[in-house]
Amino acid sequence: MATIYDVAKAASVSPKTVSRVLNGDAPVGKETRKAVEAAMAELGYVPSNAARMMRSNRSGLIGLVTGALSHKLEPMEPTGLPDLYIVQGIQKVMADSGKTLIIADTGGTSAKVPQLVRTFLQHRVEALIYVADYHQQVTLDTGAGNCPVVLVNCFDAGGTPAILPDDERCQFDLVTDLIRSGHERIAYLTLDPAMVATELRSRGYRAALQAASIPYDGALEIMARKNVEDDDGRLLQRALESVLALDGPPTVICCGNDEMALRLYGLIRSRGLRIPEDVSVAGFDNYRAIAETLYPPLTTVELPYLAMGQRAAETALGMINGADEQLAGPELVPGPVHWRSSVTALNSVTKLRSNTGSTFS
Amino acid sequence: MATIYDVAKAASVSPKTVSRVLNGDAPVGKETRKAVEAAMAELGYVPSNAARMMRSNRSGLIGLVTGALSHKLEPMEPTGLPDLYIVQGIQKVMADSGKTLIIADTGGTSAKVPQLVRTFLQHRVEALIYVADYHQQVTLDTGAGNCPVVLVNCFDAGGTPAILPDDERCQFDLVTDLIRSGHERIAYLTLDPAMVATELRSRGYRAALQAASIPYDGALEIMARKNVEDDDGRLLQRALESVLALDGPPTVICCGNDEMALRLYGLIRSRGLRIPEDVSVAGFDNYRAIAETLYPPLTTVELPYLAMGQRAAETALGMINGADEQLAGPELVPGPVHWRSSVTALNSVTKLRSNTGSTFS
DNA sequence: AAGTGCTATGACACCGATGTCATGACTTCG
DNA sequence: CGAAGTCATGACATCGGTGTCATAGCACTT
Repeated sequence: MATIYDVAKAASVSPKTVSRVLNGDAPVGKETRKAVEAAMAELGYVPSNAARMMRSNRSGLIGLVTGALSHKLEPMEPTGLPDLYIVQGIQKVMADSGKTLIIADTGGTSAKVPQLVRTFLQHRVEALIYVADYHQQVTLDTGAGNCPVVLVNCFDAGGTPAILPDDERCQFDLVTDLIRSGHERIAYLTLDPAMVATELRSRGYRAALQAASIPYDGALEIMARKNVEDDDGRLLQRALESVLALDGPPTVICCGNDEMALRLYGLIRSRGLRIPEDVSVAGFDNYRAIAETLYPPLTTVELPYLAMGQRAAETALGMINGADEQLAGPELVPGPVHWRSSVTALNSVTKLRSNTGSTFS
Repeated sequence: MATIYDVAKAASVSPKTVSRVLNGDAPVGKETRKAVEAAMAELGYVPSNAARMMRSNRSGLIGLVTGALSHKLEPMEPTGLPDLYIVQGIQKVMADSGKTLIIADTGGTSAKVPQLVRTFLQHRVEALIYVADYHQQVTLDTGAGNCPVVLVNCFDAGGTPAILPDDERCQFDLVTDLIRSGHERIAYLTLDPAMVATELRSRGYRAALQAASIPYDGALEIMARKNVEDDDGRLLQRALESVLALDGPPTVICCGNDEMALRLYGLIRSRGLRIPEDVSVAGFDNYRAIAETLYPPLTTVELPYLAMGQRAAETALGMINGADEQLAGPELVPGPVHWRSSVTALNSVTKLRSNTGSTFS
């Protein structure tokens, strides 16, 4: 590959002058510039980042560690593709800022992380971003030294900057919207409470009820999916039966995620009930392949993965530039409710709702 | 960040000796080695890849250009996540071979490609891999010079090495399996024929019929989805009505993808028909969030995206090492049929089938 | 005319590793 | 015992750019 010396020779100038043409950091004569540019084109010259980096100490690289790529290979695929969307958001911001992303996959084994981080440090990444596949606590053994680190979709005990989805707020907003449409008996079939998100969403659910002065009924909140065992939906079926058998059965059923809602559609219909006339259904995740394809389309909440990725990238860039506004600890990002026809309004406030700022689609 | 000189000073040896400890390319005294290792640990020393590269001319980087990350942002999400799986496969092989992946996203605009390639060349990637989001022809304006290029899920007119899914073979295998289970009236609701894959799959469909000496009936093969307009499934509905109204209605309906199958389930049931007792359904893509979640689970074909990624990575590595077995042009990769209960057997050959090598799940 | 300021350019050192060659200490062999 | 060979180590140049400083040419001031 051609070097700056080759170009210099071809254009009969000094290498430094070529450098000046490249970077435009000092005036260059018109004729000279033209000659240099011609030589560069002729030789197909592309400057070497490695050589540049040696002086500037700026690699232009951002390291991204994730399980996003590998974990989907495994049978269980509980939620949508959070980490992928996060990576999207990061990529977008980085591309705009001229940085290049280098990514490594943990392959599901967090034991690999130190090794990957080491590789990144060899490449002198300017920042490190760690993306988890679901909302969780981590203990990251980075050994990253003074390299800025940002956690996404996870947090640690050490107050490392972290970008998290506001699960509580999302569920709160969804339930609040349901209440505004006239629902009061609101069932909530949850995911495995071992997950951080489940706990947070439950809080949101209860907070929304409380804010509307609706009494909390424990019989309406049931775990309907466990991570450990392959329950084949039996838990879900029992949960559905249980809430429908109540004295005051729910007018709307919230699901822990859209996949559960997809299953619930089948179960509800096989009991001869109509959606949403007899019972409304709401999901979680806005897993569009499901939410938009189902009939009727599913009301659901979107976790702001894309926005989280963007915030993470911005945070990382800020840390690189030594911004003062360094956040120590988690930042919560809220997401929009997608109101679709799987939920019926029990009153005529629907029009009111459309001014609340929620996203309709 | 500490340099090799810092380590040398701390260990009271020459930089070259530290280098020898790092690379083990020459004998080093036991005591000396210990001292150097202590100094490296003490200073948290990590060698700089950039400096290394300047001498060796090996960056250890592989450039990956894709629209995988961005295109999912757009409303239309016709198929599953092919490019993502491909990226997975590539990442896996590259990680095992010690290379690091650097990725860039076209953001849907192929006009950006030259710019991205240039960035990669600056980083002196050892190979370039271009991944398309669906099976298509491309005209890649790489300007990559003598840097090895591998295309995945796409091909060009110039005979660049390309890894492609064997759409024809997949559809052939699926239909052949249907025929083995006793089906003869096999409808095929296709995607937009503007797509390369649609044409290839149609060929597979017809070839399978022909191989079994079943006459081809044009009325059974209907386009049921167009890319351009948001058809809301009206095309699909009409297509369904059309085939069901035939004199010899189909016993099984193949869909262009699993999403179409998901819609078809709803349409079929709203006509009071049962799946698979009254009519069987088969999909395409093995989009598991749908195929495994639907009731009954969907028989479908899987395009071998993961394997394609792996093959692409292997091909690229081979080209780097100057292997002779350089493939000029496309390599087709077949994928497995997933047999599930959305298709009923019309004869008792089912047991026979389980020995054919298809994948059951 | 001498001094000041600006433009355009080149010489040279340096960034952090590693390849080449040289050197000193020690072992082994004829 | 001296020659030859091995082991352990260091001096120095080099990779491809860029920062620093010097310099030459020219316009403009006073």
